[in-house]
Amino acid sequence: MKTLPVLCCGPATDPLDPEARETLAARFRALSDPTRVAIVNRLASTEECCVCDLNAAFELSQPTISHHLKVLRDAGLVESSRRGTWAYYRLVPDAVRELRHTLGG
Amino acid sequence: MKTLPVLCCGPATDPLDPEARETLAARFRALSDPTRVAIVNRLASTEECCVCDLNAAFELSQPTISHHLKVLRDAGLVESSRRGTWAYYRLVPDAVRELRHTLGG
DNA sequence: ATAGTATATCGACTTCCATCGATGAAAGGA
DNA sequence: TCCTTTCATCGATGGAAGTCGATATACTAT
Repeated sequence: MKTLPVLCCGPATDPLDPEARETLAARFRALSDPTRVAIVNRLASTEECCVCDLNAAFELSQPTISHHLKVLRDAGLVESSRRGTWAYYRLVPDAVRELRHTLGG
Repeated sequence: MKTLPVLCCGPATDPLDPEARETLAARFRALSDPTRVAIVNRLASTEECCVCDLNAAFELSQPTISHHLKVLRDAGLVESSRRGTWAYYRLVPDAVRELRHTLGG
């Protein structure tokens, strides 16, 4: 006599649809680098920040910082605006909140 | 007459030390893959889950699922224990909470 | 012992990513 | 106009990561 096809785990309520998985993973990937974590941390404490300051704050080349900012921009975690010669970056609060919620907020 | 060496940004309070940057980035990197996001989401809703169920839930080979579980284990986000033939995985609440806190919880 | 099932590890391949120097684009000052 | 400063993009390179088949390990059952 066969036993039932056992469910070894719980019922697995409301799974994430494939699109949500991709979006969330892309945002977490944007945070998967120490420099980008530090940039986001800095933006979280300062409301707004110009690129020239970030260039000075990290011992990396200017193109590398620019690259990291583009990754964060493409992920929707930060946004930028130019005022004169300078570019200012700030967090996108809704995007950060969504990540926090995914982690059980 | 020279202007002051302008601080274009805020005071940048309490920056993250290099070690914290690395740890946080490593944990976010563990979440930077759609499959691993889905695994964590599943574990969040089911308390405990055996590998055989995860193998069935995703259209990936068994070694690939095992690889993803190792990545999550190495990052400290999940832990496992064997009971008989099966291995059971569950979240590590403290690790998840730390990530949430980093995002402004 | 032998066979079968459940996970983990290994080796190889391909794709992706962090980094930098060189260059481009836009704005301001002399 | 020409030069300088600020930032973005391009091209190249070395290294990391996702995937799978093959194999190893551990446990159960007969």
